[in-house]
Amino acid sequence: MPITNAEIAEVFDRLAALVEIEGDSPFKVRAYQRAARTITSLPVELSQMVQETADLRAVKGIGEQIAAKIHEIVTTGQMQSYERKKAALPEGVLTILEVPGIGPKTAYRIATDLGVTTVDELERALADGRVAALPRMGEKATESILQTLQTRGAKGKRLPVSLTLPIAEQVIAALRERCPSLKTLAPAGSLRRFEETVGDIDLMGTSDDPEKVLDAFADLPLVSEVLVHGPKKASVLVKGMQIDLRIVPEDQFGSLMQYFTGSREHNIQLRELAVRKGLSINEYGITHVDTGEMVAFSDEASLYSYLDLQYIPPELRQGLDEIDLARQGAIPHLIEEADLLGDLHAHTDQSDGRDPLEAMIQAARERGLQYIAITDHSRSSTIANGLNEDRLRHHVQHIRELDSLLPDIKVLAGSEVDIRADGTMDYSDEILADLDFVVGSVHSAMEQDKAAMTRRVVRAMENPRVDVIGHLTCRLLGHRHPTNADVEVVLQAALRTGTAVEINCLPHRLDIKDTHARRARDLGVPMIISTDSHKFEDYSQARLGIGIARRAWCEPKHVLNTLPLEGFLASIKGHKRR
DNA sequence: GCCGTTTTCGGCCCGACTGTTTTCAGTCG
Repeated sequence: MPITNAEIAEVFDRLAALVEIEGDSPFKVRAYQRAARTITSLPVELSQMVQETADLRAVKGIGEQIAAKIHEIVTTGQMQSYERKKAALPEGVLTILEVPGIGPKTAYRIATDLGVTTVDELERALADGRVAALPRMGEKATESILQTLQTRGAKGKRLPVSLTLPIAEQVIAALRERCPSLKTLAPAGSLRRFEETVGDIDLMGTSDDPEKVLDAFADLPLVSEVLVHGPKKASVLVKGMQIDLRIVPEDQFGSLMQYFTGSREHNIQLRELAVRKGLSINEYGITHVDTGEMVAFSDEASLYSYLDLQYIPPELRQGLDEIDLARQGAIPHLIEEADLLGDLHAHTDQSDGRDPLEAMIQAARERGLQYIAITDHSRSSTIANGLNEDRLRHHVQHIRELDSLLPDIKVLAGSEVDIRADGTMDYSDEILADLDFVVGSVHSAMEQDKAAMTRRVVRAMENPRVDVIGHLTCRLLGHRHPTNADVEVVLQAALRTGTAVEINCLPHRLDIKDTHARRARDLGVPMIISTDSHKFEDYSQARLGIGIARRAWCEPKHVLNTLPLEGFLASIKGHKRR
């Protein structure tokens, strides 16, 4: 099982911490941290690149030494320099470092001077005053760390973006009600970039009286704890989630928004670019270093324009090559929710959906969709009340009768058909041939090893009746790991067989994810954004799939269901070798 | 350790807040 990018990134992050504790050059620390962040957003697995002997140094932030370390960890499973450094430091340093409020310096002292190696021991050392006795530590500092530890645990939890959006919207509404002087108020940070999980919520606003707004914010009944409260920013806890609020005058809002939308790596690169132009960027504006004159920006587009850059949408601000491309005017016009003309994955009460067929169709019409596919589960999905052949035949007939009565929307009679453990489909080819649209999905035997799972999905794609693979990796955010399917091999097979790959919009799925979608886009694999609706409200989750597609640099042309009906049907029939 | 429409060497993003301090280190984003 090759090592994943996420695992390699983790090692570089920890290596950076070890180097920092050792007191080595802060720039070396930053280089490792930068490499870790870059690796996380890479669209290709490094193990794949090593296997193909691709030049890792083509990636920004990866030079000779880091490339060699990556090669080492991919081929041997270990990084000697990291293991050596880890062994040379007292046990537990890295564990203690995970605790919010404790940095490398403090972690080192706690591990060395106090011999603390676990979080439990740390709690005792905090409580009995041993930590407070260390230099530059005191009563208040230790109490604050202890409290965070007890209320939020050792590691900051990240929540799916779909769960944090409502919290953000609730806080915005509450603060607006209490603060009529508040003008703009909007989320920034990872939430605005549509990262799949969010660690904290950043809210940005404008007001002529920032301090009054911040006071009101800290006093909101929703707030369980105030973490920091200064004249320009405040941080609080709401439902266990940290929310930061910054307020500036209206004419500086563009700068504030840009600064706190990030990503961190994107901003660093942008500020480096500014430095080369004799400029300095902060959250209030752009300063000419020689004259000290500061220019303020009320909107982000004019800020990017001032740096001779095309506007970069938040979803693309990942610190990869977006700034270079913006300089060349090569930022594409990304797909938007309004571009979606159809939805190709929806369930009714015939299987595990809540609403009857009529309600699902009516809601789709109200959203202005031109076509939908009704795709209830197949017979093997007994838990999901899957349809046997008889029920399917009646269901299809019912769908076609309704469809014939509706001039303004096309309803395709389809099915979400189980891909069985051996890669065969859960209905016969004859039955599949009678359907207008077939989603092939894995719902069972998810623990298969890599070879078996990959072969299974590829075999399904080789079936000429399968139009799209649903939720390819089967992950459930926070609950189930992705299957062992080799995504690269599967995408290559999708290209070869002309099978589309779904971007599933269910909040806990978001499957395929952004980096996979980027790879599919680069390879030319057709994608379909589907909500997998189980009740009519679920159609609105399309915005989450759009977020993934935008982070993958998708334009409308990369997504089949942006095509009008005729074009869409021609496309899925034309793509597939039948 | 990385990188170059100033550079293959000499730079490397910017600020808020806190607590422990008499001027700032540490942490965070």
